[in-house]
Amino acid sequence: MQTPIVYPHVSVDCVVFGFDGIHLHVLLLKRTGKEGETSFNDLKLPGSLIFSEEDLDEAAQRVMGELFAKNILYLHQFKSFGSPSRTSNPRDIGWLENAVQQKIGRIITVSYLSLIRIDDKMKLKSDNVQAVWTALPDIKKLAFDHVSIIHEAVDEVRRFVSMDATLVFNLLPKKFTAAQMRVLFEELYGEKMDVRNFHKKMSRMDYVMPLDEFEQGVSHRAARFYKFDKKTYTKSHTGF
Amino acid sequence: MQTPIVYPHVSVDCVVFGFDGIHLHVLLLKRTGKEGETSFNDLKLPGSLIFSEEDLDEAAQRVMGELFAKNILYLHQFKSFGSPSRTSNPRDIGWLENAVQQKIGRIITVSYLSLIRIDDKMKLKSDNVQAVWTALPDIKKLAFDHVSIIHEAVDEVRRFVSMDATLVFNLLPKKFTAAQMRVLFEELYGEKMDVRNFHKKMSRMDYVMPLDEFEQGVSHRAARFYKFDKKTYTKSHTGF
DNA sequence: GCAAAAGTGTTGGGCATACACCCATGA
DNA sequence: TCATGGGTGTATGCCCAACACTTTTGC
Repeated sequence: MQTPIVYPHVSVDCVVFGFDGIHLHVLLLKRTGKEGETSFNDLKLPGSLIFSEEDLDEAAQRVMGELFAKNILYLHQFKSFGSPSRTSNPRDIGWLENAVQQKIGRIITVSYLSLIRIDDKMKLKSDNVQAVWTALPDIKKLAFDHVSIIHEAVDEVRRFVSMDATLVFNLLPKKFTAAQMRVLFEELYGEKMDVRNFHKKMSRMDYVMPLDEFEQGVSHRAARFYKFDKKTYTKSHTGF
Repeated sequence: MQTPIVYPHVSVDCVVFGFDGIHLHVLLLKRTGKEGETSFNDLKLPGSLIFSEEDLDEAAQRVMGELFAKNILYLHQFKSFGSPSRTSNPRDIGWLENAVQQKIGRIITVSYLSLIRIDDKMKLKSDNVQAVWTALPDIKKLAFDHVSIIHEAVDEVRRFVSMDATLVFNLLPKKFTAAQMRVLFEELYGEKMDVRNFHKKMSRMDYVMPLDEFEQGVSHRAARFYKFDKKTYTKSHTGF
């Protein structure tokens, strides 16, 4: 072989999606560093270089474990990014070399995506005050090529939800209204949906159980709460 | 960080699918090497370590370019594999170290899949006599974890074809019969399809044009040929 | 003629879309 | 009493699955 082979670093990055009832959000970490004289503040995806004897999935799980107290249910590898130009910004290089105390050349990153419920049980670890939930349209500039990684993650979520709609229940609260669920689908697909048709679709899902609880203190007719019954789902989708 | 960070090698591997009218096939390369005293022959996926200044997609394209004279239309990254145990077989390590004349530790591979038409224009380069088209059920043992890479590639193809059925036209000949197309779908989904319904589905696809040509010299009623009209397809699927 | 594979017609059910409508509540 | 958002009923049309049947061809 004539062309030299490169010895890159390999990292994992996690695109963590959450839903607040109105918009899709991504979990980002604050980053501070120095560029020459001046220091800067910006945002990045949670991630890490991989350790020896660690599988890719394990590395991603470790990154998530550093963020959340509870175990992550849905964590899924979706694409690797390895353009030589992704480490072209000296700000990124400088920050990373300072963080790991190593000379860094090229970095290939294996990206994961996760869908989580933003609630008390999935609270961020207390020492992670630098984490911020950011709504998709508010994401402008990030470290490395993280903006395009997020864009591709959104595409992937869309693809997977259209194949397995039950993935959205990872994002919704334990108890949710029909409108919340509909807004989430509208966010994901980027288009309005017919209210009536959505209700009919929901009532056809026997694993979405209507509850006898209703919203309180709202200035209009109170919406019914529903819950996702996983047992009913697996029963009706495994042949037994 | 307490745990040491690893400096792995990074490669690309390509799972190239072809269809001979009856079964799905994967393109494999013959591999010969020595294990202690004895030498061995087996099969592997086409692949390569990545070069410096080369993007992942470019590396995969290069590997394909070494196999085929014509340019590849559909080449798509689908998953990375990086378990430390994937290089646990000394036969694999020995073969690779001999091939690249380097000490090799851990290898992370970014896998691509390609759907191609097995015809004259997509002929293998003449110097690639070590390439063999292998039917899926005939694939038993391969180098590294290539068997499981192929299994995941098959899943991915299924997923993508179910979202965009026109991908199958990459596998079919320019002119194909309804039966060929149906058998391909049956191979992909692993289940028989109703002949009548399949014809109706085809006739609803305005981008599948019936031709005035028919099979010749067959011992039964000659089947009509069809072709995929990409222009009609893009016209009716881009809003204009 | 016979076997084998190509190709067609018909019907009933499920699901999506669209639109018009009623219900509950706070201002 | 009106505006707002939650939720329902009903009609229409498309796609799909499950059928049995006719056509063409080589032997």
